[in-house]
Amino acid sequence: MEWENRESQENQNQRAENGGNVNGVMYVKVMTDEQLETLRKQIAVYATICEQLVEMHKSLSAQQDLAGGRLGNIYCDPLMTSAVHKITARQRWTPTPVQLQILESIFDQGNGTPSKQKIKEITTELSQHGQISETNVYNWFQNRRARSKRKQAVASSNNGESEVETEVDSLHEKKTKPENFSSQQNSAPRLADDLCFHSPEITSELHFLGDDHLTGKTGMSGNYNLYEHAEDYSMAG
Amino acid sequence: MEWENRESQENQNQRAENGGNVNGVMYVKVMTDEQLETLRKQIAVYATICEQLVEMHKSLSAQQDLAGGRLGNIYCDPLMTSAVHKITARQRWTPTPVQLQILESIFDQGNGTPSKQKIKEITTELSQHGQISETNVYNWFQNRRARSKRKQAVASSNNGESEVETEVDSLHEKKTKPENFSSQQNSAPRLADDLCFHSPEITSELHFLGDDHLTGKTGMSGNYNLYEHAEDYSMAG
DNA sequence: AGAGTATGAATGAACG
DNA sequence: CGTTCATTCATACTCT
Repeated sequence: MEWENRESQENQNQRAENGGNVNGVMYVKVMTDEQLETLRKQIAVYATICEQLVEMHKSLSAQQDLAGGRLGNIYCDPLMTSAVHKITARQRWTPTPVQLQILESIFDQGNGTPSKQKIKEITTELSQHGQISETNVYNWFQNRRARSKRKQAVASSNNGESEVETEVDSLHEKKTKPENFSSQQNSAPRLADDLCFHSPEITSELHFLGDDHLTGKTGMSGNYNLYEHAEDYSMAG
Repeated sequence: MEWENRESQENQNQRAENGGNVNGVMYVKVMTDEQLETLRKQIAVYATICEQLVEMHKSLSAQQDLAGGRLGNIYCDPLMTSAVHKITARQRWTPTPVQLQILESIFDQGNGTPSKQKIKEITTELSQHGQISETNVYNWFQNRRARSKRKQAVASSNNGESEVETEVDSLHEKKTKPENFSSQQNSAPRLADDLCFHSPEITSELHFLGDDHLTGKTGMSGNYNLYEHAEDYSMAG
């Protein structure tokens, strides 16, 4: 199976229980790209976690060996080796040499950020040389600009100094924003932030892992539907 | 599973790097029931495996404890360094899966940009699931709105390049084109109510499994520290 | 074939 | 608010 190559058609997700029949046109159950994407991510998460778990288990097993006991190694389960990669792999646009050529030249003309109209034109033109979308063009210019800027900054601010600080801060000296705003940004307590703030959600994460949404035992999902009512988040979930 | 029967709002489909027009024939990729089933199974497999691994690990931990030979936190030290590096580099808030879930839910209720008061409430609520500030919440809503809007705008404008309309397209409305500026969507398909994770959050997931190196060091769950190396990939430049 | 790099894409934050 | 910038993530590509 290869839904890796997602096409975008507009497919409104309508209930297609028994195969929909609309306007005399039969349609099948489809998933929107977005849905596919979500699924893909979910699987990717599982894949990663499994990988990590396996690693961990291996290490533990090793230790366990020393201790004497040992449990089976289920991680060899062939199930894991299925074509998950195909699903989890997302493909991305790659400009053809010709397209790149054109893009570069446009970029070199110095006409900074192309307007949307411009983007359209460019896209149109480039599509003669391969698949491309406006988004691609837009992103390309964004990235191009950002990176050339960055490169410059790096080049100029390369005064020998302690690395760790410089690489991020000196690059864009103006970036430093004081967190004196009405609300606290999390930049200040970075350290503590990163270290501690997981705890509250560990439980939720565990649900994700342990619950049976996927195995379909309870089929009861939508725990968060609690939030459906706009007014009372106070329920402190 | 339940993503099959979801009467969702209309969610136009975006996200298509390489349009679906080939030789003047628009083709769509749909998921058949068979594919859906396959996917479901795969996820279930992962879920099961994860579950087993976790269980196994628990057992191992227990045994290890009994064996008295807690191998300590040797793996803590090297990690700390990378962790620190990562921490110092972090400047921007990243919603945890739970937070995202909640935010999406609220956003889906369609009550526009929340008022100041509302923001406060939401922030309070979300802060139970991780570090967050009102500014973060505010920005999130702004971005969410802006991006879902832009997406629509782009969708309704199309260049005259690929002119092929398809049955599927005309079935609904002809307003989306194989191109997009944003991949986010406001009308969540709610395909996976409690399983919506984004790639960036994978790290969080992993942390959830093993991040006591940050909090407890020698904590009772020191075994999970094996996950440490998961941080390695976050040292991008 | 695995490590390292270039770069497309996603997204939080800021600007006008 | 809409647009743009900056940063980060994930993947394609390349080099050893």
